[in-house]
Amino acid sequence: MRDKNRPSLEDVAVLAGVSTASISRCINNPKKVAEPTRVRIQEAIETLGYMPHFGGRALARNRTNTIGAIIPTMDNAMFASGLQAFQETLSEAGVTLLVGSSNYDPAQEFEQIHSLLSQGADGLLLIGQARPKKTQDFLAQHSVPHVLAWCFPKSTGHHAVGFDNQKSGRAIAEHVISYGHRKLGVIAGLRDGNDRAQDRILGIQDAIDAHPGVQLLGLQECKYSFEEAGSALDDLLSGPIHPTAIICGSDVLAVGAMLRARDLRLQIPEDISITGFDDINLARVTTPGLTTVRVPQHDMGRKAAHVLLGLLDADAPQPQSYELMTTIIDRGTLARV
Amino acid sequence: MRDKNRPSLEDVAVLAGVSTASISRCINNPKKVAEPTRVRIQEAIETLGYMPHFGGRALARNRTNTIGAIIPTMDNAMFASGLQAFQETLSEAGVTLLVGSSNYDPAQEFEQIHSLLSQGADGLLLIGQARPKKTQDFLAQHSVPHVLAWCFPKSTGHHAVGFDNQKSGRAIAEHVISYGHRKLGVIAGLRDGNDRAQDRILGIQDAIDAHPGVQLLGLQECKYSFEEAGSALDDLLSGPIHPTAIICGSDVLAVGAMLRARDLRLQIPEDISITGFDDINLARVTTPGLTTVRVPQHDMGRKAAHVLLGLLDADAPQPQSYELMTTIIDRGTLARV
DNA sequence: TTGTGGTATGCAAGCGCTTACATTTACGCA
DNA sequence: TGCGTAAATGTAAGCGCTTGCATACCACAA
Repeated sequence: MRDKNRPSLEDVAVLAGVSTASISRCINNPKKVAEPTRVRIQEAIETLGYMPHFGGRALARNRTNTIGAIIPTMDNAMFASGLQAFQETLSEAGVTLLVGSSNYDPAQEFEQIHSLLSQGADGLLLIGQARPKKTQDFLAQHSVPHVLAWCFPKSTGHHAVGFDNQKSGRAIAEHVISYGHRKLGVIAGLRDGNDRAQDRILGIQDAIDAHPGVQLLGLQECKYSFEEAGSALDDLLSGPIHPTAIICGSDVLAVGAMLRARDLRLQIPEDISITGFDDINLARVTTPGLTTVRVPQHDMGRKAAHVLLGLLDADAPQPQSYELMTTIIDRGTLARV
Repeated sequence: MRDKNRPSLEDVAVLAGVSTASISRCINNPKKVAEPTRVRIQEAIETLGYMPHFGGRALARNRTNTIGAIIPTMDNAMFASGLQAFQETLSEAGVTLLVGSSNYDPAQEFEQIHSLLSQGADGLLLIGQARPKKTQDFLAQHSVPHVLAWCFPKSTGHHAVGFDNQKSGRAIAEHVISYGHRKLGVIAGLRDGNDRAQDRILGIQDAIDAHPGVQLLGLQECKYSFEEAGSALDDLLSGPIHPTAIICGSDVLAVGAMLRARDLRLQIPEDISITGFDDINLARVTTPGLTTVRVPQHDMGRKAAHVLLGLLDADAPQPQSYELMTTIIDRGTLARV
């Protein structure tokens, strides 16, 4: 059973001629060890190539120094870059990141939560606020420290670092309307199990309701892929009246729609306006550049890490939630009518 | 010390009226437990909301069921999507992913290796083949099971799942030359500590050397950002003779160059041809679409996971390395001259 | 009845580390 | 010289789980 090659504290202790307790102290709290012994211990550690055994440590401390993040997918640059910032910040604090992905499926998310927790994650980063009761209960029952990102729930009881999707959805819609558009189309992500998509739509609806004369000609939900967004555009254009602007629930959808529009020989924004949401790299690259909503992804990742770390550090000032602001980036896909 | 709320095996054992051993067996090897007891145990587990303690388990088994991946950055869709596939595959096998990022810095990579290993990673996914002796030695000394991705080293001694960067670099250069280009420029990633960037350049050089009359007018190295690539393009265009084609070491660089070219009112590909490398989403979105080298990112991630899992499974057939093939995707940024 | 072999369960010894507490040592001061 | 105090170190008891081995039980055959 015992890995023959792996030196243990015991081995180091023998080599250095001290007790295992001193070694442990030397590693975790060097000040408590006298200078000369510390040096001796250091040498012993080096020559043996000793590395603390994770299991032993986790067992004794009841802490793993590990934090889990469960995101829909890293295939979307949106989440990948938030995660990158999150990871960097954790790393600076000596905490390791565990990653799980849910593929936008609440059931998979639950599984991953379970999985990461049983891998000893001390805390969790979760995306969005809406989740099945089962999941909520589970988190509560095990009193899992966690923070929500990519959202900013009105209700309390959760720590969150994110933005108000509904407000932002409304903002971009108002923006489009302010450009004179009256006939709108919407391409959104699948609402089911995705509160961000849902809230953005609600926000868009709010804006439309607030402006008599503005009408929603069609609302398509689809997966976050170029192809599906393209088909969604086809559907929106299949009616008798064409929308003059398509508000999309994410940049990926918007770009998919743009690609399709180009195939259809529609000029953007002359023939049709399109807006995105997220402001990932893609949005800078299209011709014309995509008018979209900037979400401070890096900032969100970094702050979320700080809040989570604070949550785990008993004697840190209890961290709050942060609401981050989104801004509209005007590039070239929104025309005045 | 003992977390009062967390039920232990002991607690479950008492409730179910059996020994801890049976519970353990029931969890890890249900067949070894009689039906009625199993049911009783299951109920006890449910009512207590029991979850095995990770530390205890890791200690007893000397195994964490955890695999670490250290990539340069998730900010590049290239790595993010490979990682996504990697994670999904691990997850199917019940293994959890630990993530570290090196930011293309060998020193940071070493740190992360150390860190993930001391977090108990059973194995490691690493990007590329070249690393400092210190790192190599460390991996050897601790006999860390690991696989290399995004490369395919000629030398044996490592498991690898990837492709030959030099060969692929040569291929795209040959392709450009076959289109009639004789005056080339190159924008590459920083070679230092990045063997992929290095090898791609070597390949390009190979192609140039093989074709008398073809000349390399300039080679710029820069970070993988739009801005830096833009400046690199400026530099390449500052000489007396302009290259007719710019071969870029990644799609991000290529897109950066395209963006800059557009600012300079250069038509692509009429005034200048540009090629990329990786085939990430960006490449599909530019106008015209980017001619690039497709790297099978998902496939690579998936296969790497399989190899690594095989490496850890004592009685699995010893896995080999896989060389994956890259293909050139012709879109619209390469003109015939 | 006894013996045999198989199956289900319990017992208890670790796995490697941390840490409360006990012990030793060194030193200053009356 | 002896005593008190603080700093350095050692002792040993867990932390929660797995697993080799021992035990108990049962069905069946001789």
